[in-house]
Amino acid sequence: MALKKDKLDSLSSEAGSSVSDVYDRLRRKILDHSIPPATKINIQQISQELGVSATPVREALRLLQGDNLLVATSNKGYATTEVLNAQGVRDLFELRLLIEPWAARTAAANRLANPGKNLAAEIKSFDATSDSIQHAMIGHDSRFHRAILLSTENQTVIQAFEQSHCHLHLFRMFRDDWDWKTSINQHKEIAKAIANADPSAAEEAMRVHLNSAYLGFIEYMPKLEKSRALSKVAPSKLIQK
Amino acid sequence: MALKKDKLDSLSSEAGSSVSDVYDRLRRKILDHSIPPATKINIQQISQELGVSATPVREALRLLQGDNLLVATSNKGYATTEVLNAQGVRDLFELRLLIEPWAARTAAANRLANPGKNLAAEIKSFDATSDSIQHAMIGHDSRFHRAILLSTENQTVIQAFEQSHCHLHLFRMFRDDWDWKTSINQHKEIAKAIANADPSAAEEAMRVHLNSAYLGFIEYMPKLEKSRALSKVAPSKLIQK
DNA sequence: TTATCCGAAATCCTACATTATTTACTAAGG
DNA sequence: CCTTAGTAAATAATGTAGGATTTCGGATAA
Repeated sequence: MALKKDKLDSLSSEAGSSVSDVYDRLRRKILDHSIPPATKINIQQISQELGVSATPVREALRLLQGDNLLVATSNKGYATTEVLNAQGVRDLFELRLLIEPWAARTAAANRLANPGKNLAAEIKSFDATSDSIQHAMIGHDSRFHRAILLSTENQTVIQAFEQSHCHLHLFRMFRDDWDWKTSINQHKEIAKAIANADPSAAEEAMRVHLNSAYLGFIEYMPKLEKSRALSKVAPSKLIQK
Repeated sequence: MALKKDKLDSLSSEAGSSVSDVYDRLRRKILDHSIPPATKINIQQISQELGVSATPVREALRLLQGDNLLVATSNKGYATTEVLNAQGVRDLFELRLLIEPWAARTAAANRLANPGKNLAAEIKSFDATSDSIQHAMIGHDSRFHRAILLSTENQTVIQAFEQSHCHLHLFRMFRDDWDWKTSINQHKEIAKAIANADPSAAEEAMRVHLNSAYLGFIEYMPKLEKSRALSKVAPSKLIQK
């Protein structure tokens, strides 16, 4: 079904400790959208839920802060990051355009351990599942792009890119009317070029895919911005139940 | 003298707290090489030095772990990261080649807030100081490359790149016989292209500079590798005073 | 409505207890 | 005699509990 077990690299050197336990749980809940953006984290609530004291929870929160998954404010605690604004989306896609076309090229140039087969399998497994397109698409897109990135085996680039949490942020603004069919077709193009060991075609297909996705995102950003601005301006003025 | 105050963005939203205090201090000490690579961090020693209890120290260490400046091992504590091996240097320069030529191009394309003047000033101020070339060169190189990156104003790319701590790692293997004259000349080339608002020339000059630096580094990597391997293989067999 | 004050709640830090690891010392074996 | 294994003391990391300080929310009064 999935390409990878997606173990969320749980700080392998310290599994079993309270801190890594809390860390793994929270990280997973943030990344799978169980905890919405801009949500305050209550320390003692978590410590009760997981049956540990406050200190290991606080350490886990600091780790997540370092991972750019939480923001801390002095004497106010922690909260999940906010939804990206237009500039943030722009910045993020600029980063993607720097990294991912190169990753696709590198993957295609890798004849020995070419990931083409895996990518095709990932696409096929997605085509099969038809219920809950929304959720399935999110998982598929993450795994597809991640697999290409990982195949480069450049740990430095992988880390630098993943700390942007690109899919987390983008899918926070995912709408139901997203044109996922186009995305899948572009994924097929990319996978084909990689399987054919055609670096230039793979790089170009990825670039086209990212440009297309970016345009799709900014298309409905204005509406998003407007609704956000409303909740920002003088929040004390608003009656919020 | 310097381009920037280099405040080491000290988590502005929580200045003054014990945690951010410890964090800033340690971060600075790591980045300026006061604490060597692969050095164990003693929690209670730090807590005594800074006059705080262990808990805030541990939180600061978790932050540094999230920043990729420390590695944690269960029930063994924290240590600064190790010196890069050949593969690490290769991966790092690959990342630099993805980001920095683009950054130079973007800087050159910026006619309104063109950083060329600042870059020239940075180079000039370096030329003036002649004592302790080694240390001065480290500072200059960091500031020069950082200024170009910051001028892109893409916070996502900036964060992704800076978490690689490229200059920290590279200058950990800096040798006295480094050809800093060539570097300075290349910096002048880059600065000129940016000041002239010539994006293609700036991008190309940066690429040349990085390629040249990479070759310089791998030139003496073999020796480094050898001495490292010696201390790695069966350490218990070695007489270490 | 706006401002001020008080109580509740949450964060942050200290102090201490527990558990794991490292080190030093001793004794047995090659 | 040197090496190795075993054991005990110390050292250090990890987790718990509680108290001080700050923030948040609502009520009262202007």
